[in-house]
Amino acid sequence: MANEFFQNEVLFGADATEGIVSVERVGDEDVDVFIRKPDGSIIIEKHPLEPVLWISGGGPGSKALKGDLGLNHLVRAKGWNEFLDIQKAMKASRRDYFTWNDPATQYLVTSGRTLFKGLEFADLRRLQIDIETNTTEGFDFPNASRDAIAAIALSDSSGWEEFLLVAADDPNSEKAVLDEVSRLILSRDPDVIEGHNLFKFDLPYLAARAKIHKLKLGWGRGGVPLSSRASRVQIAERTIQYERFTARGRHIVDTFLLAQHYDVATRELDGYGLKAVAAHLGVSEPDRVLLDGDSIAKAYRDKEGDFKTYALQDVRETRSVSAALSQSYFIQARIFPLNYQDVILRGNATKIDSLFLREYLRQGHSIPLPPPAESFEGGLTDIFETGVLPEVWHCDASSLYPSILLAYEITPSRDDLGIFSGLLAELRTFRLRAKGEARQAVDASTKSRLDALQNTFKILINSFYGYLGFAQGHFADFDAARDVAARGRQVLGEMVDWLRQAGAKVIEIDTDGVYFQPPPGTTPEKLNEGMAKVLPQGIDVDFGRKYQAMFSYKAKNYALLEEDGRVVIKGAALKSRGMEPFLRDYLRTMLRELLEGRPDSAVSLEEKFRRRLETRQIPISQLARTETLQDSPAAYLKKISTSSRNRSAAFEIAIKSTRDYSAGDQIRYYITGDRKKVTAYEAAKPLHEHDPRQPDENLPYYSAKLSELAGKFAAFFPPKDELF
DNA sequence: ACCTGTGGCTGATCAC
DNA sequence: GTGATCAGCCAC
Repeated sequence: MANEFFQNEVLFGADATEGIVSVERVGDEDVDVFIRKPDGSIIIEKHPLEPVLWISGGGPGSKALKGDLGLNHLVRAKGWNEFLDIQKAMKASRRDYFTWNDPATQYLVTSGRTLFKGLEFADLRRLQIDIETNTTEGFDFPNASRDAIAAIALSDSSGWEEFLLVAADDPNSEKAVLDEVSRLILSRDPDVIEGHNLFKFDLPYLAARAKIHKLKLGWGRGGVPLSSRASRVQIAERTIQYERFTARGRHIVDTFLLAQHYDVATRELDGYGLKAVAAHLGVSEPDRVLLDGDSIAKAYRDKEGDFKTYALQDVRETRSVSAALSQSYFIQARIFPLNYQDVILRGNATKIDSLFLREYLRQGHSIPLPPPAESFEGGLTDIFETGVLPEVWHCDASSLYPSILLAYEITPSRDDLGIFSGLLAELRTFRLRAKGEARQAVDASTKSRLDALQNTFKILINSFYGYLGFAQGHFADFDAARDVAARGRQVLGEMVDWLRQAGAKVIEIDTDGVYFQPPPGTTPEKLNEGMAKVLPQGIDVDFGRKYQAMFSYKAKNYALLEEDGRVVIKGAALKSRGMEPFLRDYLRTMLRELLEGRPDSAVSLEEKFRRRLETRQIPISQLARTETLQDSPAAYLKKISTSSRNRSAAFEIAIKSTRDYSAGDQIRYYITGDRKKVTAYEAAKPLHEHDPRQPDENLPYYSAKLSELAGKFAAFFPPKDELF
């Protein structure tokens, strides 16, 4: 790996110490820095912890900073308690200040160190864990106060595996297994503990079972017990509440959260379950054993080999999923002054902010307060043609916003030290170099490493524009964000104008890209050449893709028939996960018929689906909606009581359930009854309560939904008399 | 305690 | 019925 990637001090911090795997506060005045030596051993260095606070105006013990940005003095506390006292005093006097409440961040920012320098992802010791539970008959969900753990599977990145079965007839067995897990973690000594849905299921469950046995889960380095607190993480529009667990000197990584992060970028996952994610990433275990609730109970009773195989396959898949999804965070941990676990949980704009603050601190320069929030106009979106259109091309301005930032030298107005542009330009250079090296790489592991590197740079580059409009960013600048978006709209407008004068028919545009039908006899190269002449320097357009056909429906909603015959669907109106699966299925099939030029079969499709519905050939899971709770049920009830929102089916089910739901949880439900007009939140029933022997799904309701959906596309079908 | 942005479509509910 | 509003999901 080319080392020059890691030599930029603003990006990677000014201290090049290698091998740091974790930083933890110890006592009041120190941190333990866990360092992996080249021979694989771990040493612990003790370093003083002197947390810093930025304040405005001087005070006892404060040091003046250069420049005249708002927070112009620095206080350096002697230890954690003094730090907390100073914060309390600042709060009480209502003075402006800024700091981080995390000791690891404090140490890493002030020392210029970061984790994992000099290490490769393969050097990390990653341990996977998965618990299997056994739900008491007659109940729908396992309950930690009632149901014991059935088994625990463990594995690690060296290939080691262990399966611990809890004997159902021995009341001491579970306790012994929990003790054994703690002992194994201590002896395997992982840097990272990984699991799927660890935070929301395995760890709270383990903690609850341990409490029943009056046990401590000594999973931290040195056998320190796990600790936890309520927390939340924001992933795109979703807020996920979870119990945040911490193991001293280690990092806990939940592949369920990694999958959700991944899906924000790709929008390709149908669900976030381990099996679905592994299958999507192509890392499923061969001969996968699949067990549902009932067969788990049976396999457990029978002590069949299936149970062990199933659990071990779970941890192996967790290991593979994590290897596929966490490399970018591994690299980010070398950049940002955060523990690895926090790199995954924090948003990009916050992380970029930490780079600014680390460098301004190093140079002894004052920092601004975040500006008051303003709204601003974003990208240009429009649609000019609808319906099925053959022979469609696409072009987009590559990295439009970053290119605009660099081409027009747009920087946050208060960035006295010029960090923004320097970082951005450097990241782009690094990315191009990493991309080039990845292309030339011979062995697969080098290639995947360089790919992870260039992808990390890409993510960061794309976050710089967002940072300008991030109201909590110290260097945010709404005028700059406004300027970038306005220039983006102008570029897109110029692209459209030029394509039209060249004879193209423009179909749909969004932010940086155009779908269009080309004029006869041209090539992408010719178009590219012509367009380049009218666009500003530094803005490059990519005429990459051609499609056999496009179905243009509404802004941000369309379907494409690729040259290899695949159909790609975009937009919430055409493929929303909130839509009932059978309607998604209908749409997918119907769109293919339209795109492939068979509108008559598209028309008859509705009746086909209706027959299947009315003869109950569509399984209930295909009728059920899946919705994500954006609030906790308590927050929902509060909004209802102040009538600031309406009732909704998913929340009403969550409230009635015996299971505890929180924000970020998903609810699957279907509609019961026999009239097509029902109030959904009253007629909704959880999917798992459906009894196929007494089907109560509301067929008129679902039939009406099908008609309604099909009706929206009637305009794109040929008139009836043309069919016969 | 946590947080990148804006734009757009749809379904459900509710007040009128 | 109609329109306003909110929530949820998605494109970029």
